[in-house]
Amino acid sequence: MRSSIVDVASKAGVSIATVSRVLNGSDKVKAKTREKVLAVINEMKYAPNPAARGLIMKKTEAIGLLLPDLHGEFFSEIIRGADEAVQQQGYHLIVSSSHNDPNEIEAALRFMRGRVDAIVLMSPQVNSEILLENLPKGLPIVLLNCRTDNTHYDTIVIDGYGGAKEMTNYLLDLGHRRIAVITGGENNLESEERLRGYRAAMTDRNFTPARTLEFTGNFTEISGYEAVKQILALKHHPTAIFAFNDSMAIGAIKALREEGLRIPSDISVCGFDDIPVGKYISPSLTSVHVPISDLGAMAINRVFDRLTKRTRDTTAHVFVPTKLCLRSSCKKITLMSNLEKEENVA
Amino acid sequence: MRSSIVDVASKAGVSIATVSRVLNGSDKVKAKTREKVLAVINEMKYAPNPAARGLIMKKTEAIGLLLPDLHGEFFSEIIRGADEAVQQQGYHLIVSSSHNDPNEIEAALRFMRGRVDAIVLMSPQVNSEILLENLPKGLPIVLLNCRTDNTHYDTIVIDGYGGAKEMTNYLLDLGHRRIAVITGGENNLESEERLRGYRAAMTDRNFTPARTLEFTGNFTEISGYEAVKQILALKHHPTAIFAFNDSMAIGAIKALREEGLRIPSDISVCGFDDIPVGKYISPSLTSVHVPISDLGAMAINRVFDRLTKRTRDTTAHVFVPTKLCLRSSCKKITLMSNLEKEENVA
DNA sequence: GTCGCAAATGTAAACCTTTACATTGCTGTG
DNA sequence: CACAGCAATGTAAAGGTTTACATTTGCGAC
Repeated sequence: MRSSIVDVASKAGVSIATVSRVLNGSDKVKAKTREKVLAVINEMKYAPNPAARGLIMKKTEAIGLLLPDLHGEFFSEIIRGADEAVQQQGYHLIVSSSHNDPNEIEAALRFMRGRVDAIVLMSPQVNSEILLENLPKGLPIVLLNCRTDNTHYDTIVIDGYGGAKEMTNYLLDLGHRRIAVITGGENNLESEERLRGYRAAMTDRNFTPARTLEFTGNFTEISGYEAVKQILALKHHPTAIFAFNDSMAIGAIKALREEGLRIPSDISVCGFDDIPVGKYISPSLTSVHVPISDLGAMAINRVFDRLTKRTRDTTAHVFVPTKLCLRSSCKKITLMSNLEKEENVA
Repeated sequence: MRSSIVDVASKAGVSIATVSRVLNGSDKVKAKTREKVLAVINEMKYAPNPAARGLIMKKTEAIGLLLPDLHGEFFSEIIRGADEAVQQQGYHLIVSSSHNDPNEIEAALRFMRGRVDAIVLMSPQVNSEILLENLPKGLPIVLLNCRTDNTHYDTIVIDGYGGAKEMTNYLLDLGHRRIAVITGGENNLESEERLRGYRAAMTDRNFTPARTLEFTGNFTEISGYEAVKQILALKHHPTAIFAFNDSMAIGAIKALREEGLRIPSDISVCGFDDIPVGKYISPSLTSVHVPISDLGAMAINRVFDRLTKRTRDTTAHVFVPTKLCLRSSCKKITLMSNLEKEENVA
């Protein structure tokens, strides 16, 4: 049996109210009384029961973080950024992964309801109706990269469109014309935005983005690896592969190497997200930089804004810019292969 | 105001006991009553208050996972393995990082007390007295790679000694004699064990492990990077660097490249842990394989063992074997440099 | 010495569930 | 028809806090 506040009270010869007061920033308790109570608390190693406290206070000091997946450094960085921000406020993190499954999302959300003071939800793949339906009411919620038609919740969205467009333009500037992309799958907001950016860049420069050069992945290394196997089955290889995240780019590089292709001399590869390890792989990975851990921290801090200044009812919609991060996995291609390319596209 | 069980009861025209019974696997409730209650519950989107439930049931359906850090793929894999295992049981994870700071550990532990049904704690750096003192009593606890003199808790420990010894022997077999190590810092169990293994392998083969070849890191990439800067300041460079985890090995490789050294032709590098990305960096990283995500899952499953079969009072102490994972970052060195080396050591 | 007032402390209700025990209502048997 | 017995449901206590309100204490002023 854990000791309760009554045990402390009786042992200290005071009432439970006094103990409670000592515990909570203490209203006005005589210094001597406080000392005595504190001594007993330490002696008994008493700690208030969070369930009882939560029951009456309606406050848990925990924030829920629901991510689509836990594979790879992207999510690990999100968690790290969020944990740091949360710890700064003496709060804690309840982490869950949904595998993009509406049922799991619902289960996690139900679990969190009443256990957390707010929720940060990242779910690029589930459509907004399902989401909105399951979102607990009366709880601050920050949507991270969610498909969000309505403006009822705070949102943080990465500029996938702009980032992908910029990257595509960079590749075009290097002379690439046959640029294959590896997407993150259907109905995935992040993937769709990046695809939109890629296509827009192509179209803006009067190239027709070929559907045959768009390959479907799912943001995992293995899917990048497998996409390359398909890409290499093409009669005319692309000169560049733009994977819609770094994990797939890393998988792609492995597959390309296995086929004896050198990067970037034989083929250029680039990714998206700029996960920390991208600097260390060889060749170092050209990518679209996203401030990943900041994203986690931003979401948490937004949550705290809500939690403290409750007056502020206006939802905030943050659009996070990206920036090209040029390293050594992409190369300017020769005029000859360039021409060969134009020919293919035409 | 969230609706409570009373609202449901009155709306359904039954007592709260009946609602509760319907909610919890239902004892014996007439089918018709159950239906009606269920209908109301759905209509009102009622969900029981976890705090109230936790208060009376003393059960939270959450497991605490306290890690020393959240940087890098090692911990991300631990979390992933743990989350998968936990989700299989309908439980959830409360994750926290301690930064190896006793105060933060204490705070996290205090926070978890009453909020979780069990705790998985990884803390290779904090000594056992402090730990033992702060560990909540009456809660199943699994210690992961903790310095653990006593046998009162379940423990899971990686065979750092054996793994490091094996790796060192491998390097010796390749002809290396001047082998520098980058450790994980003082008082870190993992680091100490690996250092012990390294030294033992050297001594067993009648080489004296030189203290001047032991460099102190802290398991982060940057510390591996910085250690190499020191290593290269040595008059006689080592022919191999054994970093005590992969992150430091990755940092070391970056530093070596910056100094114009080729790996493995100029110098061999190896790590420990075999994090997933090791396969993808170049050269692919020779490492000591640790089943990282399994470790997380094992810990959680051990916790559930405890939670279900309470009878079983014997603590389990699992020793996780490692296995050498040879890739391409280490190379056999020539007889000449080999001889040159022996000379240096002598 | 008494009174008043403020400071310090105590009492009890409220938070929302689960569940042991009490009660109701019904079925079937003698 | 009465009643035993059981199934279904209801009542109320318990769990550990916080806090509004009530009470006590102590002190200064008259």
